[in-house]
Amino acid sequence: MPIRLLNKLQQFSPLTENDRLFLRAAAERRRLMLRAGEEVIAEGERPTAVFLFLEGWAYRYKTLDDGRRQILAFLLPGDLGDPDEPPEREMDHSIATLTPVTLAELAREDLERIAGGHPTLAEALSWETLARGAIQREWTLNVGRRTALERIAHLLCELFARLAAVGLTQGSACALPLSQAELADATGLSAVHVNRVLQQLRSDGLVRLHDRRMELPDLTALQQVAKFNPAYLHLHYRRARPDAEDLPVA
Amino acid sequence: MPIRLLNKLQQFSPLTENDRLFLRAAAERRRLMLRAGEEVIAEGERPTAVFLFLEGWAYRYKTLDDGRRQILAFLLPGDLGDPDEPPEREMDHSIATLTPVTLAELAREDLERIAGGHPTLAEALSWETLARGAIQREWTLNVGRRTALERIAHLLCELFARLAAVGLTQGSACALPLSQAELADATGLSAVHVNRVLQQLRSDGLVRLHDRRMELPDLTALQQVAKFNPAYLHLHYRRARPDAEDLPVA
DNA sequence: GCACACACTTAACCTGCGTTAGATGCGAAT
DNA sequence: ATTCGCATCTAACGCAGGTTAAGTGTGTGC
Repeated sequence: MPIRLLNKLQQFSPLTENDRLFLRAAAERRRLMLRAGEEVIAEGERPTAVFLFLEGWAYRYKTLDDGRRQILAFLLPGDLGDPDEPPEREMDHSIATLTPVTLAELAREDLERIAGGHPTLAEALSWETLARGAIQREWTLNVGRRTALERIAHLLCELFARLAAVGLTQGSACALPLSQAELADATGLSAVHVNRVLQQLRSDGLVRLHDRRMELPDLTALQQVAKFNPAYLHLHYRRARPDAEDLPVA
Repeated sequence: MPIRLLNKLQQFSPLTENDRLFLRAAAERRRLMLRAGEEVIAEGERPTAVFLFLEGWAYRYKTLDDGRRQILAFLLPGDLGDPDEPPEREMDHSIATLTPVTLAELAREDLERIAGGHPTLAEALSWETLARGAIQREWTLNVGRRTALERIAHLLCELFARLAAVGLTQGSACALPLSQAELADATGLSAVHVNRVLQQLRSDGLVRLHDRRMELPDLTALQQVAKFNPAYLHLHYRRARPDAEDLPVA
């Protein structure tokens, strides 16, 4: 099974074969296989290991007492759970699966050994952590200030871009194992309104849905509807541009 | 000028006098004083140092092309900017001041020296980073799933709790240097509706506003309205409870 | 003292989205 | 084959919150 996290990390810094082998080995020691609809970890529990998602979709969420639920993030193959959470901290939210999921539990000692002995790997992992924060901020903007149409379009653009980054798109199509109720909880809308918005996106020829998959025939147009700017995903590493004054005079 | 970050950190782990002196010294090398309404750093720029806010209020925000703005977080005395941002990454959002602000620019070498030689300080700082992420998640929930009344009440509860953690409350009162338009941008509402909600909170005796300050005469009642659970702020350190099986038989 | 910019307030009106309630279709379990 | 559960879809209705547009302070600069 491919460690799709490596796909992303290698865009940030070139990893050595040694780095790759170390991460692969760390991800093999403890595997967990879950069915769809299971809890990975619940609010209030203490995480003992760090989750690395290998296959399948999961989501992070919080609920209010009366049942209102907000999905905070989707966890796709190649994503890390909460790498920096110390085990003495209680989770302030829950994680559950949407499809059958395979994940690796990374031991904290292995992560510490990465921090110690694999600097480029460590750097790439911290880049991942920062990208996660940036995505959360974009979601706050999405839910706070975009219209229903923009929100749904934006979410679909994000999912497509993130799946593309780990090689899980097929042409203009990819998996989308979400019910309309789940789309609603991710965008702060009602399920009925999500249905209305999807109808419109479909009739505008921007989205096609069948068989738990989506196709985006005109990604550029969809991104314009969503006001989607992929910069926040920080998927592509750019070293600081050498500024003019740093360059030797040619 | 007090380093209010220390107030928070000491709740997590007991710092040594040496730790405190080191942080204080690091925060004295480069000071910046800004007036109200100035940009601290803009989207697209590269942060060269790490900001430690000493005095005054600032906020993180993103805007859409047509001017819609979402405030993502408020930065209060004792808060850190983005401690883990590497300098080669471009900011995906901006930070600006609400009041006159004093901040320290921490040199990255100093932070590295903390990571190397001050383990409890480093641990406390990483705790801070995690709390920042938790707050961002709570904001996504706030904007996505709470009603207007709950959102405003929740924001006020959070601000009060965070100010209390750094010793900046006076009884049931604290500063609130926010216009209603800014409250609106933080909660995903319109300024007019914020006004309506504030009227209600006032007439219910839950909030009093005058002179850029707020008073919360009945904090418990306000927290109930907000469905506020301070756990997400992770303001109080709790070591893992020794479970029954870990305890020696008495 | 006056002009100006802003913040707050209020009112009238409007609409995007929520709510409720069914109808329809389909896959999984038995 | 039948039932059950769940997802999608539709329609009717309602309301929370947005929009527009004034009017009223109030502090600041000149």
